[in-house]
Amino acid sequence: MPIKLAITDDHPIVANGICSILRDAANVEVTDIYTNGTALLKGIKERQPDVLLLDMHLPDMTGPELAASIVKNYPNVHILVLSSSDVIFQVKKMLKVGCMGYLLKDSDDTTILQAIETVHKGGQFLSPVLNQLLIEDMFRNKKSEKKSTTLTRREKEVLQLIIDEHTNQEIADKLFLSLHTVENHRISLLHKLEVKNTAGLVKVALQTGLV
Amino acid sequence: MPIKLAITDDHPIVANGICSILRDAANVEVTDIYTNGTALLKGIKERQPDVLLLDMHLPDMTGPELAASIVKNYPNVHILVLSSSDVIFQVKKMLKVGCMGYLLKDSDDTTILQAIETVHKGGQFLSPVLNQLLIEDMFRNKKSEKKSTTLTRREKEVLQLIIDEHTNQEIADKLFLSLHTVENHRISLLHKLEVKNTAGLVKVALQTGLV
DNA sequence: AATTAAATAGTGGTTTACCACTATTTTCTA
DNA sequence: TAGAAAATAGTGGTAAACCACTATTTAATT
Repeated sequence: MPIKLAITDDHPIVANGICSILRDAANVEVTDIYTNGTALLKGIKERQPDVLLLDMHLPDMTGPELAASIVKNYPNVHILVLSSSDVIFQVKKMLKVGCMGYLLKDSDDTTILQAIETVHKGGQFLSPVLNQLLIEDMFRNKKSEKKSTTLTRREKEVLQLIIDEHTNQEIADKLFLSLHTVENHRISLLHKLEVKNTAGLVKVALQTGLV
Repeated sequence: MPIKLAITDDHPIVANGICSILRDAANVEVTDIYTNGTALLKGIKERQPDVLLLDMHLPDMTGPELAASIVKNYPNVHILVLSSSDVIFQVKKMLKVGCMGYLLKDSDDTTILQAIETVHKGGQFLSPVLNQLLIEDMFRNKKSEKKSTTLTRREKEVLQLIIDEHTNQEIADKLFLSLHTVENHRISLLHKLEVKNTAGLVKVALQTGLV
């Protein structure tokens, strides 16, 4: 029997595209299409697909949160992440929470089909470019194997306010903190996200949808 | 005879999605699919479509540049911009260079078809949310009607290096400029993009695909 | 109950960004 | 070819970011 595939993407165009690509594939059947995280969590209670093709950027929740929740509650559903971002930080994050594959949106038809089949069989699949990027990343960070790239509640709050163009002093006032505390959070962010300055913080945050 | 439509998008999934949506539409025929700006400029020399569905983010050139070039050289090709960004700055920019419509990627099938038909007939089409946003924007900026939001060559170079996390001094060294000159460009950027600091520069640049 | 991570606040300092000006030369374009 | 826009460089200054530390209190987790 064919692989039951659910698609979650807020762009109907993308969902349609995948459907049309898979129309000719006899071994894959698209059983559900969701356009946001809430709908997905609701629908998956009733009907669990074999493979979930999950868009990274949804309007209502972040990719890692959603993926973690599904991996935990429905371990039989294999998640294949669909994203247009090749930011390695994000790729690692999704794999860490238990996703079985990470597919870039510029993939062609056969790659997509192959990825779905591989993930369904319990294998792992990465878009070819990502393999190389991940390896390079490992060489760069031999040491930092255990380093947690998860931001704390406060760090996320501070990061959001930085993106909103506030100064440390303004952030301190808003959150009722000392200027020093905000500075500390800011420097933690620089270290955790491995960037050099504010520009890097904003870039990574926006590219990875951290906030 | 049907409307000849060319699609330019670096994601095959999206291009496929549009094709599948239009498969049932008798009055539209997809004649060409391009995955980057260079290919588009090459192909359009030979075959000019009635409507060009143009993705905002292409790997090799920016949306405004590409659109401006096509409007100038092929005035009969009506451009319908396809973007996932509702940043009003960007919408205005594309309309200003002569695009006939701006369609968000979360549009449904009928909206897409309607947009193509409208643009083909010489009309203008905006995704519904954008109408409201544009009106709000006009009220906010009654004054700044004439303000040019076009970045100069040097400003773009500096902005790119800022995004790459370089300091003003590093940028000066790279471009063989005085530190003062770089500072001036940076402040011009702050004014032109109407942001308060580096965070704002990076945010706007990434969200609008300026660089 | 003990350990760990997170959040808080501080000292003391350097570097960088930001701002308002003026001014010359170069390049574009009407 | 005159005028405008862009690119260049400067003065002089303030505000903010960045950095390496130490240290206490408050959650969270085993």
